[in-house]
Amino acid sequence: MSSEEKAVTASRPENRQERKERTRRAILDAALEMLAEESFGTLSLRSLTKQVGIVPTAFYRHFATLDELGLSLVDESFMTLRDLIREVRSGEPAPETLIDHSVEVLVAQLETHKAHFRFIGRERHGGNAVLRDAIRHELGMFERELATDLARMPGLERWGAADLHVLASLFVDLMVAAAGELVSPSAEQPPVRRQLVDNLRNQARMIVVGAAGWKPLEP
Amino acid sequence: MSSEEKAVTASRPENRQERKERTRRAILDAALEMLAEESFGTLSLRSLTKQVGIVPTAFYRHFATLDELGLSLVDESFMTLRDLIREVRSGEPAPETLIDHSVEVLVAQLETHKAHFRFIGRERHGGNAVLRDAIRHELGMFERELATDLARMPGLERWGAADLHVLASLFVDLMVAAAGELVSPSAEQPPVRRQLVDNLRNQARMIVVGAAGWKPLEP
DNA sequence: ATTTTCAGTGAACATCCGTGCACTGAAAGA
DNA sequence: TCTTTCAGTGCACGGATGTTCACTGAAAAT
Repeated sequence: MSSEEKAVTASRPENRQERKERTRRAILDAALEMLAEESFGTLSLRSLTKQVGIVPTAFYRHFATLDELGLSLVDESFMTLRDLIREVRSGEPAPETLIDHSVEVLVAQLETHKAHFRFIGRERHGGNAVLRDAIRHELGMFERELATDLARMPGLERWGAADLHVLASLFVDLMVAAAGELVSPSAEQPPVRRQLVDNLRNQARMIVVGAAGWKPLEP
Repeated sequence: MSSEEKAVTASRPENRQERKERTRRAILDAALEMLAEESFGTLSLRSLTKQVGIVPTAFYRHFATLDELGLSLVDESFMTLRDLIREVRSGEPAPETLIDHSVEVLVAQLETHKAHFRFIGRERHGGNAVLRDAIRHELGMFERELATDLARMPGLERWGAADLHVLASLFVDLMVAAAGELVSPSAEQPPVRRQLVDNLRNQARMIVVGAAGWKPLEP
């Protein structure tokens, strides 16, 4: 009984930087877990490191400040968000099944990375200005990427930047709002969950109908 | 130089319950002010009462717990939200100017009661479960009220409950998202602000176009 | 074989926190 | 006039917080 490693397979020696990376991941995961029930502002360094299983001061070997940890969480949260549209894009752009497919992928990704979406939704308007600004910036970029994607779609080729911005921001707002709902504990119950997803699908459809009947703004 | 009352006019004696009510308001106002820069979870009773100008323990003469203070803030925040639709309703329901008028009223109300909207937006997905649930409940009621309002509008008389829910939730999501943006410090600059308001107006218009072309779901 | 690096340790610190308790003094009630 | 009520006071406590500093011991470099 030499040690209590988590790996079941006879664990190989493990590098020094490998071990460091493992602790760093443990910190990020512990933070994501704790942030399900509190906000970043109330997260204390002591309780976090206790959860990880290290001493408080060891935290500083991986992050200079708590804010830096938060920014890392923003980064990886938006990576899973980009995975989302990449997966939507990789499927066929069949115009009629696109909405249903997108909603399906969103719900799946949201289930797999619930903590990331909850973090974004919670800190987007939260008490920490650094995280707020970082999330606002990332969401802005995300919206612009979505706008360029939309520009390629049939029927939208002649739309101006302003029109594309209107539509993209509608979709982003919708996605953020839906994520916020689906992440809450009340959405654990399948009937409630189904109702929320159905509503999301219909909301997206109504927006699409609006886009189809939209009369572009500028010349 | 008897005392330092805030009233410029020779202040009348002031009742006992009047004085209590005044302190209560001072607590609520101090909280709203501090919550512009932190979240409810990080608000400490000591710093709050220091800002008010009373001793920490005096707080308990007005609220049993901090959560109770938060619930009072939820209550009065949603009162200003109800004032909003009441004012929109009180105007004429002229179908063509309705959107512009609504946006205008929203922006005005948002400017007058910025702290209330910020509070709702910040704590809606915040770390405090009691406030989250209270806000979710109030927003649900608000959405249902909006749905019954919409049911009376020309073109929507034959819509089912599900369709009305879709449209109402779209408007609520849009309003919440816009409020969150307009309340942020970057929206202080007039050009940014104008851009946000313009986009909001266009988003609302696109949704209306979608509603106009919507084909009701059930029989 | 020896030295250097460095993730993690453990004690100590000053500061802030919520809350219990006995109190004061003026307004309200008798 | 005398008594009761009660918003606000002042102190004291036990506990949690972030950060400092010198340290240990194994891995990496020499």
